[in-house]
Amino acid sequence: MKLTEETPYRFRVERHGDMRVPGIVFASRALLPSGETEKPLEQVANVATLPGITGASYAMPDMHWGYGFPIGGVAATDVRRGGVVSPGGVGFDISCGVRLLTADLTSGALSPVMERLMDGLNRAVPHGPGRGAVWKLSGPGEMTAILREGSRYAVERGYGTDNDLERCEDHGAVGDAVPEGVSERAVRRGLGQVGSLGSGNHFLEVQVVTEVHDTKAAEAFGLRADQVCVMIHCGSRGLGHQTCTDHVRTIDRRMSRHELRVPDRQLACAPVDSPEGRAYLGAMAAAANYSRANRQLLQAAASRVFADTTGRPLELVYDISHNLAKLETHEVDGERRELCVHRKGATRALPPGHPDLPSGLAGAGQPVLVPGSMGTSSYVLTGVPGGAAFHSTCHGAGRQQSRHQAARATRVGELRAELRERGVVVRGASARGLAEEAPAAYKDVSTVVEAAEGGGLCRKVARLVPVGVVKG
DNA sequence: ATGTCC
Repeated sequence: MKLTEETPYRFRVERHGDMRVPGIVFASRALLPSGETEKPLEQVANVATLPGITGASYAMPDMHWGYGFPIGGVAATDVRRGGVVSPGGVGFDISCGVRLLTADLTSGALSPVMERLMDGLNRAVPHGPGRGAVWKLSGPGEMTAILREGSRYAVERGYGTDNDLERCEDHGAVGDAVPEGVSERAVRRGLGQVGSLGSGNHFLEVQVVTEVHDTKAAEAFGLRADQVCVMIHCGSRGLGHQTCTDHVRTIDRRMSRHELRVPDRQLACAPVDSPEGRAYLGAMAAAANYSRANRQLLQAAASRVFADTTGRPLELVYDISHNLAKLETHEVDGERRELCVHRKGATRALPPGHPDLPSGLAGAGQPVLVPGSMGTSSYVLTGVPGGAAFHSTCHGAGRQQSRHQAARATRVGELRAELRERGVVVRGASARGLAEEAPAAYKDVSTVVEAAEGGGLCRKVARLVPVGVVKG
């Protein structure tokens, strides 16, 4: 793979084969995939062959191998020029994302009640694979409301306030959702999981702000040094997974009818303006809304525990997803164009003054929430004017070991002791889950964030470190 | 990520 260094944080994959545009990788030399691990770069090149792709096939510094697209991949296709949508460009966990909350507390006030707080969160926040949820649904009718209205429906039912919706991407619900596009089987899988964390790298963490890099933006976000926060990272559970599976299958079957050929079958796609393309986007929006409702319900559950234990409820900073395709208008070559922007393991990062920001955030930009690996640290970033990759940045630390490798390499007892020594109270984690999520399995999130900032994708606002974690 | 294979 021929890579050209454009800047210390920006590399170009030169066009070759059927690539329609170059690949642009935002990373440092140290973070670049190499040797055996060049597979994610091949995926960047594969994505560059998609019909209608505009600008470049982008990769964020936390990139690693994924289904079809790399995780950390961003690709925009031009809807009016035959642009396609590919479920592999969103991933199986549709609208997986992060919600950040603040408590009006400093770390010192937390320590005396810490164990009790974590016990409360462990009981109130369903976690782990399979069932267990905040809501027991009355039936499929109520599911339709969730799929259409997302966080708005949860708020309507008393699990939050209108102010919360101001601080949610898309005001709490993706428009044009088509609940009928979510199969019966997907609904069945989702019925018992509304308001649950799941497993893998999903978590709820109690965190403390240890560094403020941008005082003004932090203030606008409601963050200050030594502030207690809660970060929730979860997605659309079995419902989103099944929705992706269903639509990959139908789109794959129709590929030849649209005379579409891709270098990897996992890049199955359909023109945005086709029955299959629109059907996927409608179902994806519905699954995204399930994920939004999920995080709204977990906020309510956690807030209640905080209010009971500390006397302080939680307030929403922002909710943003990092697995989604969105129809957005961007200026390309001096022209306004309608693009289908795929962000898979990549986060939207709107700059200050962007019209889609709520008034309270207009001056600061959109909060970008970047969870680090378990027990290390997380970042709050914001968008910058002229941000590349259609206003996108990284989404996390990025795996460097497979789950299998990590499970084999980790001594769970030592890891637990290490976390305890660092002052992190752990609840609910299975031994296997803990091993797979060991910090050694991930890149250093600080290095990733440095590269994203160096590449001109975003700006640092604050760094948060965990003091408590609930995991599946 | 995921009832880690319908």
